[in-house]
This record gives sequence, C-alpha cells and structure tokens, in this order.
Amino acid sequence: MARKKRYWLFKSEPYVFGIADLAAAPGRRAFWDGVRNYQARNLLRDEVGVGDGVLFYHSRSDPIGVAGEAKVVKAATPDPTQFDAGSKYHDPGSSRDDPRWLGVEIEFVRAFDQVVTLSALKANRKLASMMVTQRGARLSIQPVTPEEWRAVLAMAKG
DNA sequence: GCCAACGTTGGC
DNA sequence: GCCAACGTTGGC
Repeated sequence: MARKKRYWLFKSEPYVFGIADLAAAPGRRAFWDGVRNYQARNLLRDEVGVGDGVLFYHSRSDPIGVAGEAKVVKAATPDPTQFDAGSKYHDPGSSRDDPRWLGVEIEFVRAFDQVVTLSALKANRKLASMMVTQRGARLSIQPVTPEEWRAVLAMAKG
C-alpha cells in the first residue's frame, strides 16, 4: 500500500527561482535548495514524500500568489549548498557527517494561465484557515489540506 | 523601501 | 532557561 498523497505549498521569489525556471530546467526538475528554517526542514525530512503535490507560490513579486503546480519526485537528501563556501546558503556549522539542511527534488506539472493571487486566496471562504492566508505566515514549506488543494486548483481553472 | 511578524542568538 | 537584541521574511 502506497503512502497517502499529501499536499504542500512551496514559496519562492520568482526572480530567484520561479515556475518558469522550473519549466525550463533540465528534465523540468529541480532540487529545492536553500531551506534554512528548522520547521520547514523537519517537514521536508519527515512528511514530504515522492508523489506529493506542490503549489508553487511566488512571494515578493507582482503578482503574489500560486503560479503553478509541481510534484515531488525525490525525497529529502542533504542540501549541497550548505557545504559550499561560495553559496549564500553556506552553513559552516553543518557537517557532511551530520547535515543540518535538506532538500527535495520537484518536477514541473503546469503553470497556471493566471496566477491565483494571494488576495484571491484570502477572498475564498474555503481557504479561511489556509496557512498562507494567515497574517505573518512565513513558513516556506507549508502543509496544504486536500480540500485546500482542490479549492486552489478550481480557482486556477476559473 | 518600509516595517510588522516571526525566528534565532547570546548574555546573564 | 529567560528574554532583549538582532536578523530575516514577505506583504504592502
């Protein structure tokens, strides 16, 4: 019996790495690096699995919101940027024997014709308790319920 | 660019 | 182990 599919929202600043970059990546896949928050790291390590659905969210952009859909294709492995002294994600306190930071690999599924904006998410009563619509929700890897996932995809069609 | 909200650090 | 200071995130 396969594990149950889960859903997530991954935040990214599109001028660093956006849905278009994922679509243009080799094999339309990319390693999700740079997560440097323990709560997000723990989700990647313990909860995020192959086959899970990902809402690709653009933060600090215009428009802000969910820009497309991706899926997890490889479970968490050590994030190589933590060992790279030239990377802005370098963490001198992490060792190869006991890596502190992890990342998963995701694959492009589709870009929405129009971004489902944060203001539209906030206006949808079904999404009143969705994490991303809450004030001050900074977590970069957020759990999404199946109901929220369906509601967001329905908005993308509309 | 501002700044509120949040996470982390470090003195005690 | 508390909590003030500091650094970062991210909507506006």
